[in-house]
Amino acid sequence: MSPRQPDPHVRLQLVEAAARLLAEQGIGGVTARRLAAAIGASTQAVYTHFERMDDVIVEVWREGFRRFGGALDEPAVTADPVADFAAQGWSYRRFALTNPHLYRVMFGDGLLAFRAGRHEQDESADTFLSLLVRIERCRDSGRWHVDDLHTAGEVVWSTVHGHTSIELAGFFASQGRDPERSYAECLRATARGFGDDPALVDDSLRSAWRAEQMAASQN
Amino acid sequence: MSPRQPDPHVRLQLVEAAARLLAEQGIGGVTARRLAAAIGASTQAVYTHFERMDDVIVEVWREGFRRFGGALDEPAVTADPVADFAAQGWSYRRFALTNPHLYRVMFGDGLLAFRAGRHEQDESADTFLSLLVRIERCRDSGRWHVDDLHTAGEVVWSTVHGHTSIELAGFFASQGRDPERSYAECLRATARGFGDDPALVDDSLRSAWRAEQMAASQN
DNA sequence: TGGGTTAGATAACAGTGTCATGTATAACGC
DNA sequence: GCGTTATACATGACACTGTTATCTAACCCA
Repeated sequence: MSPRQPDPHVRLQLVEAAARLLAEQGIGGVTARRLAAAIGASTQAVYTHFERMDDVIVEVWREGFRRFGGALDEPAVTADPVADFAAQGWSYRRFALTNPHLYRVMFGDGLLAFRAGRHEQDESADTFLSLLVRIERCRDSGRWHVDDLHTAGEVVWSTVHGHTSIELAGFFASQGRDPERSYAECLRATARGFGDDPALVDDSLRSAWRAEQMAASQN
Repeated sequence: MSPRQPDPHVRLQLVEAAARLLAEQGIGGVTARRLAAAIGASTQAVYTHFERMDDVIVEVWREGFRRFGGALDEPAVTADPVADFAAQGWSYRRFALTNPHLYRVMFGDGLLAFRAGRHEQDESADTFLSLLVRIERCRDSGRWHVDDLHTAGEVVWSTVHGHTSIELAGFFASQGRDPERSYAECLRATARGFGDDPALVDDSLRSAWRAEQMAASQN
C-alpha cells in the first residue's frame, strides 16, 4: 500500500505540447505519438494522465476558454456602453483570427461540443456571461430595448460566431470580400436591431473601431 | 490503344453510399473500406473514380448544396417580402436540423471549406444568391435600407449560420435554452437592424412562423 | 531498509488513407 | 470475329492513427 504518484509536470508538459501542436499544425497535428515525442516520453504517458486522447484536447479547450474570457473583458469600459459592446465584438474576432485552430476546437464541430461533458459546457457558458454584461449595460443606459437578456446574448453570439467562423473557413477571402466591412455591418445591424438610434450607433462604432485599431497594433 | 472505361454506375453508387454513410454515422463513418463494402467492391475502386478519399466527400458536398439551394427557394413568395425573408430563414434552419452531418460537411471546419478548390467555393456562393434575392425584395419594397446588397447578405448569413451551428453543436440544448425563440429573435433583430418598422416586422414574423409550421408538418 | 503499487516503456492490435502489384476485361484496329 | 493493349478493379502491403496488455523500474510508506 504505497502508490507511486503521477508526475504533474508530465501532465502539464503534455497539455502545453498539445496546445503548441494545435496552434502550429491544427487538430490533425495533435497525435499521441507526437505528443509523447514532444516531451521525450512514450505514448503510454498520455494514457497515464488522461483516459482518452480527446481528454488532452479538452484540457487545451479549457485553457482556451480562460484566455478567451480574458480577451473578451480586455477592452476598456467607457461611458459609451454600445462602443464597449462593439469593442468586445472586435476583440472576439481578433482572438479567433489570432488562434484559428484553437477557436475551431472551442466552437467547431470537430468533437468537443458533443463529447465534452456537461461540466465543460457549463464552463464555456461562463464565457458567455462576458457578453451579457456588456449587453446589460446597453440596456440599462436606455439605448437598447432588450426583452430577455439571455436571449439577446444568444442573438449577439450567433452573429459574431457566425461571421467569425465563416471568415475562418476562408469564404470571404475566396470571394474577394472585405470581412472587416461586413463584420462592422453585423455589429451595426445588431445594435440597431435592439432599437438603438442609428446616428448614435455610428458614433459608437467609430469609437470602437479606433479602440480596436489601438489594441490590434499592440503587437 | 484501347482503354477500358470506368463504370459511371460505380462512381454513382460510391457517392450515394457516401451520402448514406454520412447521414447515418457522420463524417467518421465514411471510410474507404466501408464505402467499398457498401457497393461490393474493393477500396481500389474508390481510387479509380476519385483521386483522394476527400473528393468523394466533395461530391456529396456538391449534391448537398444543390438540395440546400432548393430548400432555400422552397418557401412561397408572397406580397410580404420580410415574411418571405423570415420564411427562408426558417427553411435554412430546418434543412440543417434535418441533415446535421451534411450541414457540418458543407459549412463546418472539418476539411472542405479549405480543401475544396475555388470551383467548389464558387458553387457554394451560388447558393448565397438565394439569400440576396429575398433581401433585395425587402430593400425594393422600401421596408429595408440596404447600403450594399452583398454586405447585407453576409450579415444575414452570419446570423443564421451562427445560430444554426451553435444549435447543431448542442449548446442550447445543454443549457436548457429554447433555440426557436432565439432564432426568431435573430430574424427580428436582423429585420429591425435594416431599419424595418418594428410593428411590421412582428407581423411578418408571425406570417413566416405560420408558413414554417405548415412546411415542417409536411414532414 | 524492505514491500507493494503504480508510472511509464515496449510492443502489439485494429483501424484509417493510400499505393504497388497483378489480373482480367473492355475497347479498338484489322 | 480476333488479337492487342490500355486500364478498371482486386489483392495485399505500408505508414499512420488511437488504444491496450505486458513488463520493469521507480517511488512511497511502514
